[in-house]
Amino acid sequence: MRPRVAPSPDLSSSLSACIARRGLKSTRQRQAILGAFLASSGHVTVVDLLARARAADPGVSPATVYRTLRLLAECGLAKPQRFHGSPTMYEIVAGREHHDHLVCTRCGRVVEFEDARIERLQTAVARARGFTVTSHRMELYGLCRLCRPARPGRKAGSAGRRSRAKRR
Amino acid sequence: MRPRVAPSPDLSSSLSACIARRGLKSTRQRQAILGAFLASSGHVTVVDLLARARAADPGVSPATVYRTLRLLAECGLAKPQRFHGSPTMYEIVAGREHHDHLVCTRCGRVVEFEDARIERLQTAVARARGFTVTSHRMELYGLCRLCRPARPGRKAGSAGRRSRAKRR
DNA sequence: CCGGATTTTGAGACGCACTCTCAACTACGC
DNA sequence: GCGTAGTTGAGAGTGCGTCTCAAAATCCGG
Repeated sequence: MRPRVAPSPDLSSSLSACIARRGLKSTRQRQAILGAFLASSGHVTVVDLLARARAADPGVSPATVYRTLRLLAECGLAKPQRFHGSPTMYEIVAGREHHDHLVCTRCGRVVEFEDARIERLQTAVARARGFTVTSHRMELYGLCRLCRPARPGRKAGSAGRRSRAKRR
Repeated sequence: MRPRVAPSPDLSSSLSACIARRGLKSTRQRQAILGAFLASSGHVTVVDLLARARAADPGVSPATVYRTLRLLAECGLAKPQRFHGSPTMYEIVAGREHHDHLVCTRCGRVVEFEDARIERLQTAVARARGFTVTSHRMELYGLCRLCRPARPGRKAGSAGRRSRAKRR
């Protein structure tokens, strides 16, 4: 529907804009956290992000990461995702379309997908039940290509088994 | 696919069976909690269930409700559902088919649905991405018939606005 | 019906993820 | 530079759930 906007290089200005609009201030910590967030693969936990932000600025506290992430969410730059059995992950939102997730239950890999047919069916099903849908969540859990136990003595590609939720 | 089995009146025997099989014991508290659970509408929180169980047996502690719910889940009688923004709800599983949920963001009502077309598409989409799906979760959030703000001066049916997550 | 091994229970400590409180600090307009 | 208002870090607090442990209940053989 909407034209796909490429993940632009100046998302930080979106934050600046949002910060300015709300009379907030730009700080060292917020810069570090935003930088770390945007440099991530798209799905980070608070713990991940704290480590990354501290690489840029050692004086960043967990509380500030939580606060900044909430701020990013309010500015429409980040979106919290609570996947089954792992702490909340935040994904980069700006300029990206709605999508759902495939989650590998073994290595923790997250793959995004979007399927208009499913969305249409969801709306139709809801309407048939008298509901007006405002949002939804859909997560498919299973094994990704590399983790699938095809051969007993698996040697799943070059990457091997990745430690879950730690990939970058 | 499978013939739909009506919520049978002897689910408690399933628990007894599971308890016996595992060398566990049948206690007053477990009876009370199971009874309260089966008498529920199908989606209860721990708090709800504790209150209901205490009606039958005042000496039931929260810890035991948690433990028994876990036991029920292991026996395949209950299934935890974590909906957005509310504590974990447990639903009755035995003899019921897989389904997904419609959740009213206003009154907390939960409606179940099942749609084979969506399921098929999910599998197909996953396969196209190299995933073998083992489970999924899909929740559609929105307003139910009674909560939909059709007319500004809503008088949404006979029930009016229900307190969330308290309906039975 | 009893005794005793074993499970279960309740109460509270604990764990985790996250938010709040508050004094010290910092950004930013003037 | 100055002052004010927003921000920070540390730690306390909260919500939800699990764990610990001593006391209690179950249930088995006899």
